[in-house]
Amino acid sequence: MSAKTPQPPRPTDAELEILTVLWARGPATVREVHEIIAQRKPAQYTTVLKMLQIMAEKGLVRRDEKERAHIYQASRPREWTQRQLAGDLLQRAFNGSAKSLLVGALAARKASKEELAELRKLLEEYEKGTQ
Amino acid sequence: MSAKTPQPPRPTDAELEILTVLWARGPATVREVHEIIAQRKPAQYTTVLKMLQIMAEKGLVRRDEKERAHIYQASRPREWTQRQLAGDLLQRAFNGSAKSLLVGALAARKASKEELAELRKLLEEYEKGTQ
DNA sequence: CATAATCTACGAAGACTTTACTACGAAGAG
DNA sequence: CTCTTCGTAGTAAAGTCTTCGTAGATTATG
Repeated sequence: MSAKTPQPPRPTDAELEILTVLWARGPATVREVHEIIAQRKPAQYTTVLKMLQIMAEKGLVRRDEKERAHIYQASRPREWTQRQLAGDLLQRAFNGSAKSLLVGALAARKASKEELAELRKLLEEYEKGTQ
Repeated sequence: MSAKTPQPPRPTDAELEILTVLWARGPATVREVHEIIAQRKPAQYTTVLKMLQIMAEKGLVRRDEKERAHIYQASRPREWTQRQLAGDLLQRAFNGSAKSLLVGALAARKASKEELAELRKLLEEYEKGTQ
């Protein structure tokens, strides 16, 4: 009965940038998204509009057309998409090894003591949850 | 003095697939790469050839033309590229948070008890190394 | 009301990705 | 030596990604 949204595809670079804005801001108009994007890089209003239209077609965002200025929101929560991306890279580049992925991440960006503590705690929690 | 190879770009999906073969096999001819790729999916010989030519232009692989059948090898070790990819995703999708990345990876593919132990061990080693 | 501002839709250019066909030279087999 | 096999190079088609210009409708403003 419930017509589930089909699995949206892996977002591209530009799409991910826009999703990031939507996750941070919540539902937003093209104008709002554009204002934030434009702070970081030159981009025309219609470019953002077009991206959002395409993303709506792909199912990456949903849009509410009740108002004249349509309101867009990410169709999946940040965590869901992050899981997809992590799983995808894990399989494509790390042969499924979470350890290798973590090695890569730590090598790419040195972690602080606090972050390491967080990571350890995360593993603890996770073990509790699965056993 | 040393004319360093410029930083090669992030490999695409198809490129990563070929790099994976080269990392596993070491230097190889087009034919050897093709034989392995063709086991997993239908692909013409010249397709693999073309990919390798393009990858050589981009600096992702180096080629030795001394023999008639050129020999290709990854220009960067697997770990180096993994670090790039992990760092790239970390920044693009996880706002630099290694913790979030690990959460995503663990959610995407449940880790076994053994793997969790490995991860913990990795963090220990890493802390020793940095303090 | 007339004009300006705001919005969506459409179209399309240019770059990149992936795939495969064709051409042609070099090496190997009978 | 002739014919087949193996190899590279070049060309290009089809698809995707990213960007932006133009058009036309709707709303706000003087």
